[in-house]
Amino acid sequence: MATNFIRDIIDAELAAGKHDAIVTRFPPEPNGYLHIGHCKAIFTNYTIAQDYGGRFHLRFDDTNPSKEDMSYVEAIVKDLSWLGVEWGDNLFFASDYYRQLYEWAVYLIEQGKAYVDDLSPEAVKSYRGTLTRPGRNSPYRDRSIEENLTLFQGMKNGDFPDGSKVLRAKIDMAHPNLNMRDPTIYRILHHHHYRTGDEWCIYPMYDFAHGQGDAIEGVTHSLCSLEFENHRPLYDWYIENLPVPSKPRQIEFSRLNLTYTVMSKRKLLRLVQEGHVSGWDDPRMPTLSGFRRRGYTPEAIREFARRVGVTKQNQVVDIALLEFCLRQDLEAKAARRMAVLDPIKVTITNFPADTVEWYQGPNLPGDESMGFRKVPLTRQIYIERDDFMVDPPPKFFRLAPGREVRLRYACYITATDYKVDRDGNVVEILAQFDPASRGGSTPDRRKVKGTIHFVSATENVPFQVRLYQSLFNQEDPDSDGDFIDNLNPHSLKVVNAFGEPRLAEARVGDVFQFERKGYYCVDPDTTPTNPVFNQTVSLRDSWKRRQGRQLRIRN
RNA sequence: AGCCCGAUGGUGUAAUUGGCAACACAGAUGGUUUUGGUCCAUCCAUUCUAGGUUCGAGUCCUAGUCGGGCUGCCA
Repeated sequence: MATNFIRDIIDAELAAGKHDAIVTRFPPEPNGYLHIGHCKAIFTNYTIAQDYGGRFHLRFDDTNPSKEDMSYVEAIVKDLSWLGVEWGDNLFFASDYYRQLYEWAVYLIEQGKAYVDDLSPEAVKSYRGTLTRPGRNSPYRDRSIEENLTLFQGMKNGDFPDGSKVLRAKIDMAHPNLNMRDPTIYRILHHHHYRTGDEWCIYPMYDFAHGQGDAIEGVTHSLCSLEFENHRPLYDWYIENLPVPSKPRQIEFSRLNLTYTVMSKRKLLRLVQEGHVSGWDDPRMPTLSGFRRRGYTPEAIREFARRVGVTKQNQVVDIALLEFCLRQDLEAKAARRMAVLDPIKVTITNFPADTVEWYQGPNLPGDESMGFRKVPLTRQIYIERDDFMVDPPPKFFRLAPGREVRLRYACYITATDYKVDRDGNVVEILAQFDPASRGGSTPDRRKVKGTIHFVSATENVPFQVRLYQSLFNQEDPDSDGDFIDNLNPHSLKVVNAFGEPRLAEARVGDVFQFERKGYYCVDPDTTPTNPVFNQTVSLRDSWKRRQGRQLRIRN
């Protein structure tokens, strides 16, 4: 089983008899869509609960009604369900605790540990001090408990306008940790809440809601990302100073970043709003809905989350690792089909017209239990344009004048001639097949170095294919200037392709391996007359890599 | 500048807690192959620096260096 520093801590606590059970949680704010970075948080919390035989809670951290709504809750639930994460009855909302939180705020006032402050937001800011200078006490800091109680009650009753007052914890305005300089507990916000309606016009801050929510639910380990590290003293302060039913422990780990990707909600939102992508579920987006539409599998994402590990080091993972996990998963389960994405016609001159010969290919090579499909061969076929070269370089094993190759599952053909247009582009290839090679081998057992895929020019299914490259052309899109300037103008390319007949049965969401090309899935934009496939991920291509290297050497 | 955190191949993680720096991805080379895929083999490190403790240090101590976070009535 994978281990990490958090599990080491839990092991030690368990050995010391500190817990009866382990309880973790994933606490999304319903104000945006889940992305691949969240998966790390989701699975570290989820797998720890699973592996230790504990509970996993899903809690929506909805303490800011001005940004949150139900559509996000639904989208997040859908994404988590797709990932295979299960929380059973343990679905909670921070808004479920508003009443309890309010009572605890009153308790702090009664203890002389909280006060109502009339300072304006600007004044609060100037009183806070700076990174290097201590802050000053608010002139309202020493109001009597009675006055604070009355004022806070008034805040709750709607007696005061937004921003006119806040409730603050009375801690230490000179504390070196800014979060401890009398942090805000409640602010006035006359805003409709998607769950509590207009019941409240004051809402608790994150810091006042999170740890207490954990304590109410009996969460033992509140695992979150590094930027909350400086909040831990405050998290602990509330837990220590409130009569909470349990004492959760917050442990922080680093966020996941990916090369060639931006991961903040704000930046993803900008990509959508400025129209650089078609929406949150654009297949180029690192959102879960984007990956789902792209054809990624939950298994691949889960494996990826397992492999990246959990530490406190700033983490930038090579996107190639995600693609590796995907290929590994799809290699074992995607049915094989043939499709030609950049077609050039081949006429097999010694093959009769108006005849169709049917060959057979396995759905999954090496696993006959997955069955076979029939593949038609006709006099005219399409092959990939880059599978033919008039003047091939060394080590080119595909079709060329006088060269023989195998048409996958079918037979051997030898190029005898080709036709060019006025510009010298090859427009058609003429070839002859060896009747003795039917099935893909010959009695004389002669070797052919290359096997290429093909699609009948008459027995096929035409469709649109959307080819993708990374959205950004910089490994770190934020490295120089505005990340928008590093958008890859070639991230989407649409082509018209031809596929083998069985592809007519493909349904939205199905993923296939187009042999020798990559994995492709059926996009929701598909209509009965216009099938659309997304390139999920290409196959590794050592030939292309080799060519790229040759090009680099020449230039 | 004050506080907090981090530092092991190109990348991400390990290292039986003081005992031969391991695994994966990426990259390179070769083999197998009816997918130039898969699979298999081989190669790829002064553990940030300098001192110190020790028979022995990635691990402990001291001093630096570099990187990240924090001045919302966001989460």
